Amino acid sequence: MRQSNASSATGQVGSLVLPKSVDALHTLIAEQQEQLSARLKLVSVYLVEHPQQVAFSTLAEIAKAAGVHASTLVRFANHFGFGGFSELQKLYKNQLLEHPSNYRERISQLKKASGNNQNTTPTHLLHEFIDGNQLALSLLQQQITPELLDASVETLLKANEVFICGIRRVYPVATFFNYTLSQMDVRCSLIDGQESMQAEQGKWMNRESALIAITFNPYGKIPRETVELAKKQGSKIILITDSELCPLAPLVDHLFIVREAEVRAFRSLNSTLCLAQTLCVALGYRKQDVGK
Amino acid sequence: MRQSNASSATGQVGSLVLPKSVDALHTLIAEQQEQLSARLKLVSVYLVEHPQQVAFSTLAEIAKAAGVHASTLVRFANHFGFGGFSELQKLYKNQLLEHPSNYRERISQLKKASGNNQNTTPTHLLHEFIDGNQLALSLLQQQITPELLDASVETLLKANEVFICGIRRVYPVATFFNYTLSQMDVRCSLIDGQESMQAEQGKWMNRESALIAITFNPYGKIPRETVELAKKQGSKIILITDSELCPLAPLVDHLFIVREAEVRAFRSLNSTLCLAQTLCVALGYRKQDVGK
DNA sequence: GACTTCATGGAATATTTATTCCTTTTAGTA
DNA sequence: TACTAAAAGGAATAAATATTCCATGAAGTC
Repeated sequence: MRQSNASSATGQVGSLVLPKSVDALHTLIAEQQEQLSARLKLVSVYLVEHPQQVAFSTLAEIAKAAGVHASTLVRFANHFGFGGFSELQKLYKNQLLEHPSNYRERISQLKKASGNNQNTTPTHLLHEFIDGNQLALSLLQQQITPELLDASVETLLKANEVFICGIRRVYPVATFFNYTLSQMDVRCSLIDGQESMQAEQGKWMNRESALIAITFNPYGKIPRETVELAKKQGSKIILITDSELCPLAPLVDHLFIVREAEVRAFRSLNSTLCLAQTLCVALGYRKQDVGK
Repeated sequence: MRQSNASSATGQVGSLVLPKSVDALHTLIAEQQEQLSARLKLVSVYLVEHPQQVAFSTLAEIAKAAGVHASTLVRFANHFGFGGFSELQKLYKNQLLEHPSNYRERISQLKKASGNNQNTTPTHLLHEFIDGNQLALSLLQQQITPELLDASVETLLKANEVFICGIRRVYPVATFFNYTLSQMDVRCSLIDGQESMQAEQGKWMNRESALIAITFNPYGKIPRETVELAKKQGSKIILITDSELCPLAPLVDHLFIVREAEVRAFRSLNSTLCLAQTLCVALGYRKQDVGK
């Protein structure tokens, strides 16, 4: 380091204050993103996405990984007011020192703090939801059988149109299916029972089509009527629900039971969404196979 | 590194095979612990207890931290068969690269692992998605700060109306917010840009209201215009996005960066949804507090 | 199309960092 | 206490690494 003054002769001065934390730096980078040159942009993307590597790699290594020349890194650092790249790198190293990898510790601290909890801080809730959702996902892994998945995907593959019924609490799942299937070139339509139009919306269900119905306790009227209609019209039915006791269960061709995390009486949608994603992507791959 | 042969002239040869992982090294260290000299013992303790630091500090820094002279470190490395300390240090660096505490890295590894994988059975996909989502959730845990959460919840609490903007891929998240906030007795409305009505839909945003915008790369026009409108009209803005580099980031009051799992180029929504859930439920609790 | 300006990569140079060698210190033994 | 052997620290030196400077090339302007 020959000189470590900001606003050096190089001209470009990123800012008047030099960031003293990785977060601050990233914010600054984000702000200036547009004004950066192509290579400098590459650098910024690399820094933001690989902070860990930045912390303990050498200039040359980082340069190579980011796809730029070593001097570009130095210029980048200068641009943001650092005397050299090493100075910038120090930020990343410090972050690792302060924010240690033992985040296990953080969890157990949190758990301790929550023992018998009136603890409803947002952070605490976040951690509870995360824990709950992770657990629910593990459960999903155990409970969904390959046969059921395969068969459902085949049904969707054969259908010339897919109807999706999910309202209220599970409406996000329905919209997820709708968007993702559309992206996969699957003709699909949403039955949301708006203005009690479920019968009209489901009118075109038939032996060639499939219905994906999602309904959780308390099971509502719209999905029930839709499933019954589908049954009557000979459409294949895939039901995603939360219990074998769902009254619609006997009617359907493929039955998914998903146990969602429930934290403080709020049930999540994570596992259902994960299942939905799997069905869509698996269908996408199958379509490719068949297309060939 | 002038010579990198094990069992150099220095005399002491720790072992015949030179350890190729940190774990192997630590085992070896533990075995030989008793036979080490005072200073070398200091070194061993430091290495075992601060593997992270060892990975990215310089010889001199480590020496100082461990309370020994630099050359002692080199001797230590030699003792265990390394040509120099750098060689030993490489083990620690590699460990960080392979086993990163950084979930981002693990996620991209997962991506890589499945990249050329032809195994696209639904079950296999399900497991990939579950793994990816679990990792992403852990990352969420690490990256969302309490301050940000608290501040966002306060903003929502103060707002007399909450607008929600999320379309296409993140539309399920928007509908989730919409439903859940409604359940919490929060007045809210969805800006979905249907028929290019975003300006009309956002017309009533003002200083008393808050906007929750969700947009992921590629950042679309509707969220951008909505955020800009909100800014102009003085509404508070909470942005949920996937990178600091999102061009809207500088405009907003609260910025959430969520790294979603990406499996076979399909990005998930799990973490975003989990965050959404947290915000809603935390807000619910806060409203209760205030109500009292 | 010529000119200017800025960005880029290469190579020389400065700086930092690691390693070796040698001297001093320490501990053990007669 | 004197001697020996091993260990530790210091300083010189070698190696690696970062930084600067400059030539080249690209983009924009008149």
